[in-house]
Amino acid sequence: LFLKGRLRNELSTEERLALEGSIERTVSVRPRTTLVEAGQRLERSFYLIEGVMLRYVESPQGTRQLVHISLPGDFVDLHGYPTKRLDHNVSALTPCELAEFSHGKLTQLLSDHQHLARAMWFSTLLDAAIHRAWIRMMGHLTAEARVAYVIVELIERLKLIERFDGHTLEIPLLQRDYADACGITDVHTNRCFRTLQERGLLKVRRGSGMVIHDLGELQRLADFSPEYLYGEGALKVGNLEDR
Amino acid sequence: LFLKGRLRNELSTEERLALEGSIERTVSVRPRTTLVEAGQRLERSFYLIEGVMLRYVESPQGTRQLVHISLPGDFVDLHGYPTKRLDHNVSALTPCELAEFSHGKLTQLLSDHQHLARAMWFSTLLDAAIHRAWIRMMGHLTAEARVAYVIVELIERLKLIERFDGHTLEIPLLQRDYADACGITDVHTNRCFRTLQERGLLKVRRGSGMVIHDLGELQRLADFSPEYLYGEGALKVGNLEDR
DNA sequence: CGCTGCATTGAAATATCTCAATCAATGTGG
DNA sequence: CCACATTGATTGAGATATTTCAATGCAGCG
Repeated sequence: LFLKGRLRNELSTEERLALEGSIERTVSVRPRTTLVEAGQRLERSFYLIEGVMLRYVESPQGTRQLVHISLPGDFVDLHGYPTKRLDHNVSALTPCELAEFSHGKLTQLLSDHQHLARAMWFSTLLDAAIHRAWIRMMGHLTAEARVAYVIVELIERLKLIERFDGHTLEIPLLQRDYADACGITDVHTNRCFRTLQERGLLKVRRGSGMVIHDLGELQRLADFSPEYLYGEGALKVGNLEDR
Repeated sequence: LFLKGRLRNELSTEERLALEGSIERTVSVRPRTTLVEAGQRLERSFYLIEGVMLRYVESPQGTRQLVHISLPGDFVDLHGYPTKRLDHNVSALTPCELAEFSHGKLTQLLSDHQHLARAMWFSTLLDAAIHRAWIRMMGHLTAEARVAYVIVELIERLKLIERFDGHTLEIPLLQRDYADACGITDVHTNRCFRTLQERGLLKVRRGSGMVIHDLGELQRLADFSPEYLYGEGALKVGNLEDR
């Protein structure tokens, strides 16, 4: 029983069993390895059980723009379920474990379990809300604030799946990854980290990860308010049946 | 019978009737008037029948970041269906007509018509794809290319609902609106329009709208490829039932 | 040891912003 | 029909943020 994250709290035991029963197999992906490429024809979709994945668009000249950072509990390529292809790549940042669902089985599953279908729909709505927050961050924030933004969003999402210990962000993103997320240069990203450290907001650790010293100030700097991640019952599928 | 746009082609007559039968009432909104405010509690959702709406986040200091431009055939606030509130504002650019659905009726409707439920899900997936394209545009493109991007995206989406005549973009967005979409200053937006005109790519008309002279070059400049809007059967809900 | 990958720094080049002024069209009240 | 206000577009010049290019440092690793 290894479904965690977003869906976990909203599903009945029966639904959970049905979902797990529809898993084709589990897949492991090594760090910095691509799982799905843009344009590729898709017949299956993957649910991220463990690890962190990067979703990004790559330009012909090799520059990347991250569009999402997937954490455990996310479906990483549900967009390909109806469209049969993705507009972006999905690759592993850390060692990842995923559950594979063939689209055929998914169709069966979702037509037998409406509530589950809703839950998956709503989880894609949350993805869209996160996308909108990124649009705002790229349009509105300075480079330094963007870096802070990515950090605090990750922390907030880690809290939701109970994987933040209150001090350290363990995700081994490179400065280049932050740069590709924020739409800035890796050189400039480096300077941003320096100023963030000089202000005493965080401390980058050798190896990977960082220690967060002042999350509140990081959030203020990034103009971040976490409501959009939960809202009044975001993902609370029950909201619908209630009335 | 006035449902047009995205959903139209994918629905059976019966579904269309059911959908139309669930409409609470239709609502008219005057230009530059707000329909839904961020944070407000929502009990209904709106489908845009006619007109153009702007969805944007507003910062305390009054600056705006557009996150989406809604065209006829879009649900403008489906995100509020499960979450009961929106993370952004929705307001009319032009005179708009909308169909109002109470969430209660929607729940009934979608549980009676699974196929319809899928269609709505997939339409939100397309929104997310458009969001991702914006993220890329803001992270990767110069100011001039961003302006071109917004223009060509609108044109491509207008083509999908058969509202582009091949030459003129009639949508009365102000330069300030383009600026708020692209995350740049209105002053700079003005300079971008000038250079776009000097290159002979388009001609801004007094009053509103513009004449497009070289759509291909605008697309190249904006690094725009329209596949993500349709893909192999994007929105073709039938894809699922087929196999 | 000598790579290799990543982080760090410096200095000049460029894109974009800010502020302030002007212009052109439109609408309004007298 | 004129005077005037308002709104949006346009221009200029200096300030600032970010990029670019090139070099250096620093660690882990075969």
